[in-house]
Amino acid sequence: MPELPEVETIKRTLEPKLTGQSFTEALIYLPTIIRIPGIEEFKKEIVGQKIKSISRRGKYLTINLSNNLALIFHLRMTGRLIYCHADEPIVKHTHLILKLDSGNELRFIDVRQFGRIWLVSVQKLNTVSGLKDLGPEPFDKKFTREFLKKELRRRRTRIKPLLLDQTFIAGLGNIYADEALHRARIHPEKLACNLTARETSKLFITIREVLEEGINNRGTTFRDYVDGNGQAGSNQELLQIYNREGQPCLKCKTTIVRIKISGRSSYFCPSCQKE
DNA sequence: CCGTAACCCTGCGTGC
DNA sequence: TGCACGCAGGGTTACG
Repeated sequence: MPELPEVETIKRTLEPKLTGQSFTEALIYLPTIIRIPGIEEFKKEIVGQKIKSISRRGKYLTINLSNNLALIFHLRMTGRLIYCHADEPIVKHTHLILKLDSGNELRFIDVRQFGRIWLVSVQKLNTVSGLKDLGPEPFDKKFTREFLKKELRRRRTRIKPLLLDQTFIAGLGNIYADEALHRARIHPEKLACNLTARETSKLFITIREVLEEGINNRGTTFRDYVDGNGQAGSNQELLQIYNREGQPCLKCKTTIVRIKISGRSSYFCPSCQKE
């Protein structure tokens, strides 16, 4: 599941390879993944465009093109963006191939077909669903301890779903939200407004810690995630709580529990994270 | 404002 | 061995 650290890793692996190249052709195998524009316009508009830079906002990856065009990807759960040579065999679930003038290609592969792609002018970024409503970036100056404290105080929702709410804070997904809560010793069902000042301060720190470690370890690979070169990450080896139901907490040996909160799995330690 | 659930989709684990 | 079934999950949308 590509969350902020995974998308950031893809960005960092693709940027040096793609920058300066131009798209020469688009092969679309699954039209539904492209939200804007229609597939014929998509092909027509992208051919000849030069790649200026790559950027990330939350879990959205944007390839900034000449003529103020933005090619935007959201990988959702199983989406992959891979840079490879045109000779590489085309694997199952390859939905889009963008050919480059170097003879290499950028391929979009997605087993579950949840990923989405937009090609829009930068003036129309607000037509990309979700993008304009994103909350602050966890590493942005605007995301401060005071901001978190203020926002949590007025929210009467449970802390776990709030951390997953991309309009609240951008980039956290199920893995890193659970890791941040465990490290801050906060029960995932605790009401946001009931967090103590100490807990809020700790959470502010641990959100950044788990994301930074995820980036340093080049992402978490359970099954599908790989970087822009097709390489798996290693952060899964360092997770303390996620996907460890029935196993002992690494801090206190208590058996880790999994519950459903708003339809999402939440892993936590009943001893370290009391309600 | 908040919670829940359905939806999109395929692979995989389980039970018969 | 094979089939049916349920689950997994990010984000959007609908509804109470």
